[in-house]
Amino acid sequence: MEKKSVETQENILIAARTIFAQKGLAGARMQEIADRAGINKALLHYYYRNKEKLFEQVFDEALKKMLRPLAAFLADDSELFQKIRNICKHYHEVLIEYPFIPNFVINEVNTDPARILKLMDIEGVLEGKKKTAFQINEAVKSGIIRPIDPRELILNIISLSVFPFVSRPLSEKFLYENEDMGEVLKSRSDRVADFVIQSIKI
Amino acid sequence: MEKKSVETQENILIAARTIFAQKGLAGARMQEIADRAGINKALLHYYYRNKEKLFEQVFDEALKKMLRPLAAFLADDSELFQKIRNICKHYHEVLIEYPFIPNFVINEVNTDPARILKLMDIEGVLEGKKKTAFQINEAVKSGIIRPIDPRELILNIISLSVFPFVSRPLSEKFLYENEDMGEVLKSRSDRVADFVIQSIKI
DNA sequence: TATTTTTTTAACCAAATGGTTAAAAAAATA
DNA sequence: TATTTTTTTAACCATTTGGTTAAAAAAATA
Repeated sequence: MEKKSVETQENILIAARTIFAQKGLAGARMQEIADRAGINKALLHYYYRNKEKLFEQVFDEALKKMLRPLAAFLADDSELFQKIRNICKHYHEVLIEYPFIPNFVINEVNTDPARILKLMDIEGVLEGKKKTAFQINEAVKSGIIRPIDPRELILNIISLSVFPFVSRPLSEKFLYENEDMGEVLKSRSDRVADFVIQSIKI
Repeated sequence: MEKKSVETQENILIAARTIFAQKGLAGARMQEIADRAGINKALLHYYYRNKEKLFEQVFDEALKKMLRPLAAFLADDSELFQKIRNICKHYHEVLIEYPFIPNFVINEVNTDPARILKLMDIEGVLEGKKKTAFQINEAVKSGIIRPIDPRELILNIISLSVFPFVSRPLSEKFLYENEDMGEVLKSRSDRVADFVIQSIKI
């Protein structure tokens, strides 16, 4: 008797991810999460004390999946263009698997920005960012790329990688009409990297 | 006796914009909106029947400020690079004045995507999009720009223009540490346009 | 089969919140 | 000043919702 228990807890987490992403912490209803997980409210509370704790677990788990490898990519010693490709690929891979992460972050960042910052610090993202910023400045100095503020370049890469997922419900209909945007996003990573590199290379 | 009345209603709308953007429709509290507007809850309900109606008004007003000129820029006959500059500038100008719009749209799009689509249709954005997509295809054919899917190019422009505002609370601290990101965003429009043009031009 | 764990049922509570109301007070207007 | 509109006060209601509880039932395990 443990197998069923684990399965139920996993069902709860899966349901919670969807509901929290769609409705945010305030908009999510425990009853709705329970329904989606195929259980009742009493059992939901049996496994997770309260909504905040459940949200925290879902949120922290998701964010770490994003941040941990990102820190690694930022900190490693690849050449700049390769690093850009790595980071684009990382964003796309994680967001295809966990498309709810950006909505989480955006909603939470208005509530408690310090918390995410702290996680970024713990996971080494801040450290990695400094290293990459330095690398970009060096590339500018040595004439490999056009002059650009490292922060701006990083922001552009993240914007191009993340925003399509954030805006997907709208973009899918506005831009891609009936087409399946999932396929577009799956193959987008390389095109984003090329777009960025094309823009900065000399 | 009308002057004070108008002023109060405007105070309510200003307060509502901030609160709705920060907390979304579900997370916003009428009491909090009343407090921020410097009035009490009874008066708030005296002017706006209920939360949904208030939200609708704030939301539709804001969205039209975004969509109406966008449709015009998309539909006009400027040469492609100039059009890209116009659109970047438009996004940045509106978002500097109404930075809450993207959060509105993102939250609402999960609730009722059809509604925004309808507004886009009414305001002529869909029509303008088609025209611009055609123009991009022509520019590719005549060798003015590298091959790119028009939808992808449009998505990239929007991503680069909008995402920094969406992610501002985080980016401000993660990337720009203590610096004022407001200044960065104010001057970003031209840099985004250059970034895009540099990437596609031959 | 006996035991333990998981799940359901169902009723219940407290707090938060959207919304109402009526009367008084304050402010603007004529 | 008389009248009308705006605003406050303050009490109140209904609903939603997060959360609890206790007992029974079902399922897994030993």
